[in-house]
Amino acid sequence: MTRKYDFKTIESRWQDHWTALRLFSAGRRPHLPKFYALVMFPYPSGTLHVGHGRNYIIGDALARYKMMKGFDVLTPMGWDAFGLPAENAAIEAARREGQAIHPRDYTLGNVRVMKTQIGAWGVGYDWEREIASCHPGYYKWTQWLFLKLLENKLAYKKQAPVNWCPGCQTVLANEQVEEDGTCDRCSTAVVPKNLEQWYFRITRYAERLLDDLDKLEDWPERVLTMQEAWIGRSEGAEIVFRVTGTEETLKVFTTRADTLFGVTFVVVAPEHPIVAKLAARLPEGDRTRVSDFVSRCRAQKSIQRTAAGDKEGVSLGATVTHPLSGEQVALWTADYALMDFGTGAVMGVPAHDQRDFLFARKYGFPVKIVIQPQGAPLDAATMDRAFEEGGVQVRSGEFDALPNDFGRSKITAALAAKDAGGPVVTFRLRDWLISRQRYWGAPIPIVNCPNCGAVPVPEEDLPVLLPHAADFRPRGQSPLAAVTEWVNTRCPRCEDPARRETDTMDTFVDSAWYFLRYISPRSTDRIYDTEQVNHWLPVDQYIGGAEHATKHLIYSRFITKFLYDIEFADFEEPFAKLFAQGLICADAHKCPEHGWVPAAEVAEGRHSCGQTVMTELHKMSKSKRNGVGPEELIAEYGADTVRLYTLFIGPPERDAIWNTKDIIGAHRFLYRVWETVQEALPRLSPPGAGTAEGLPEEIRAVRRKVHQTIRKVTEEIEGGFKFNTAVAAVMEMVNELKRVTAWEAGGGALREACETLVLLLAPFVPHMAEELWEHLGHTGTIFERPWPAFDPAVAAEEEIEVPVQVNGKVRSRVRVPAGATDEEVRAAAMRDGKVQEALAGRVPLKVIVVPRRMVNFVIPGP
RNA sequence: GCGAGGGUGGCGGAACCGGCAGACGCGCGGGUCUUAGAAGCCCGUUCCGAAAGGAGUGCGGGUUCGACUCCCGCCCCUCGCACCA
Repeated sequence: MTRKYDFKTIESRWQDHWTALRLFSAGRRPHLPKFYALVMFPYPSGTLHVGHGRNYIIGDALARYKMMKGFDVLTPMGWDAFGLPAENAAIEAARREGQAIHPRDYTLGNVRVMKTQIGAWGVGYDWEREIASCHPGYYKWTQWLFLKLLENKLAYKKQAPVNWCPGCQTVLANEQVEEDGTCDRCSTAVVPKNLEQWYFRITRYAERLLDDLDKLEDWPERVLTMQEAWIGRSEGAEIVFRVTGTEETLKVFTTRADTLFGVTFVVVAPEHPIVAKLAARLPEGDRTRVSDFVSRCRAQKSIQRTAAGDKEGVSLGATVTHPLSGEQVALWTADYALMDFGTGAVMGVPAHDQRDFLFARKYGFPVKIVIQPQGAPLDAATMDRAFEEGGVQVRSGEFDALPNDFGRSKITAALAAKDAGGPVVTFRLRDWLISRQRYWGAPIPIVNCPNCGAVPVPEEDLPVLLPHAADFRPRGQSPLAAVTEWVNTRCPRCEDPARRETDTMDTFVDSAWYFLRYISPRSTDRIYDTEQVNHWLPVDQYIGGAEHATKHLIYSRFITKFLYDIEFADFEEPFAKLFAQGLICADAHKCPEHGWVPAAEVAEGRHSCGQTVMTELHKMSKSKRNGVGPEELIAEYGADTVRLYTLFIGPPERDAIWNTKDIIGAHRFLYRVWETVQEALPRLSPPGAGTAEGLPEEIRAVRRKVHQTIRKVTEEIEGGFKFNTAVAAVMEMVNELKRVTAWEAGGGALREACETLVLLLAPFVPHMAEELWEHLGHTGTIFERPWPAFDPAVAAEEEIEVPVQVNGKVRSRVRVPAGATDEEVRAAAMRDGKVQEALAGRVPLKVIVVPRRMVNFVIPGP
């Protein structure tokens, strides 16, 4: 009597078993080398769909594989639990039902649901280390980090124009503003606003963040390039121009100091402080013209930058003195000069910079050529675009005739000698704005005192607790400002009445260090146990979405480097390897009347309201309503099937298309595996009996396949998590196994095949693997069994099939012993009937034998 | 515009240090079992062709005995960056 594949019973049984066993508790097998497998912790947004599942399943398969490979695995999970959506949900509920859900309740409710979902997938974590960034025990240390940064002059406050979102009623970081100048959450047009804000001085780490990218060999190339571009190092020169007739000097930044003699004007950003100073000296009409222009730019800037479009500017009615030639050139302000890059001032070289060229043509500045290319020389009168390539210096005084690369360093040196500038490196990376005028975040641990200014809350007074009761409707300042009993406090320094800082921190601060907290999740007297952190970190494998390339991943690297600097860590990079998995897409349906509608409401291209829907492929998301829930699928096919399909769907680093109907394939396969093992059970040799000598070819062939499959699956996992092809390899093996007709004498080989099959599948379909492993007569969990090893001698082919080409076309195939010499292979090919026919008596001009691969006869004529 | 990745059957995808294109799965067709259906199981399934054979990896060229794979020139899709001086 064989047992049925009752996945429901099996799955709940083993999930309970793993919990009882504490299978995922790190440090359970401390004699083994450590492996820290980390999946990015999620924002608890509600319910998970199968797209989220991919992340967890990949991580879980890896963790289980590593256990079998003999590692003490740490695989923790937690919640990035602060953030706007919880607050928005509270506000939304208040508006709809007249009763607000507290962000904490909303968040914790979501956590409960998601935790259950993760468990149902059979994904295991060391839940004893669970953390939530909104827990006071956690954010105490986020605040501590803030104080440490402040202490090291890496946190500071400044009044600055910020991106203000009228929809969310808060400032946004540069990264949260979309290209078109809208908020990345609510798509409202962002407006500039002047506010006093807290920043982290990440720019001080720019050079190291860039240089150390070289150490991250196992990061995807695209993420490295994105970070490189984001940090944006550019080497150039600062050049000082005197503003004629004033004491003012003006610094410009350029990467093309070689073109200095081609300057025919200088422009500054509209926000540049010199604009107001010079405008004040202008006659009324001109002054208004300048201030109108400036305010227009300010408004326009964050709404829509005229990317590479029409450039506008206005004269500041002043000239500046060329530092080397002494020439006078006009000083203007223009919208294409950016205040937050370089010095906010640009030297205009129309002949050699396309933007300057367009500007000059528009406003009539001369074009002065100072670099001439080899061959056809340029003519200022007729050129229709700037010449930006290399050449030879001309009309550049003593630098004439130098190649411009050389001229560049010579001119820079000459400036330095005259104290009028010198070499300088600038970065595109900006300091990190961390203030948020919202409730649901970690309070910034600062007290603003009328006498002492901004005073840090003493470490022993942490955490600064977020008051529970608050009206979180945004009103342009943090909701905390209205909680008077919380805001009003005493200055820690002078004890006079003072007010707390009412802004909270950007949630990216919370997530910039969570991977360290897992090591000592309940530590109350220090951020973590340094010794333990140095044992477990860096993370051996980090898994998550590539969308975090320039935010979370840079911030985490920055914080880690800072902790290294203050001797809280002996490593500088937190994540040794990074795997960026692709997203799952599915059809999304848009009804002209109801917008995005779930697939369940769509039949035959029509929404339930009768309207024809538009269907297109999108990443699974709440907003597109195309997320597929795991529950029904798990109920129908089991978690193992859903896991297997998810892994099989395609190359994990690429986006994939979810097709629920394809799941049946994974299910059928598992069913076959089950049946195969059940049917084999009565014929098996006892465990550990080994395989007999002198087996028939049919059995030897199966053993060969088994060992080849071990090799293949291992290589596919190790070489980049290619679970899709690893699963395919196991499917092939099962297909072959099913073909065997006579197992007599093969009891040992059959046991080897079944055990290998179950072991190889264990990381992918852990419940079934555990169950079958037990049926095969074993006790204890399969995840403490070693991963199978392959025997190259068994895996080696005895006989191979070699295709035979005549003039590059395959005409036949011959079977030869694996060790056959080229000559033997050639002879065998020559004897083949079909080859004879194709040769038709002609003598080959040439015979190419590629060992084990191919024979090609080259014959003359058609 | 710049950078990265990609384009292979009806579909998802394999193979790519140059050597059997289409592994594996879905779907589809046929068969078997069944009172019937579903699920299984077996066979087939790139296209054209009755077959022999021919064509075929986005398009056009090239190198080679041999090209999905390498080189040159294009087209299209996805993502990232984009007035960064």
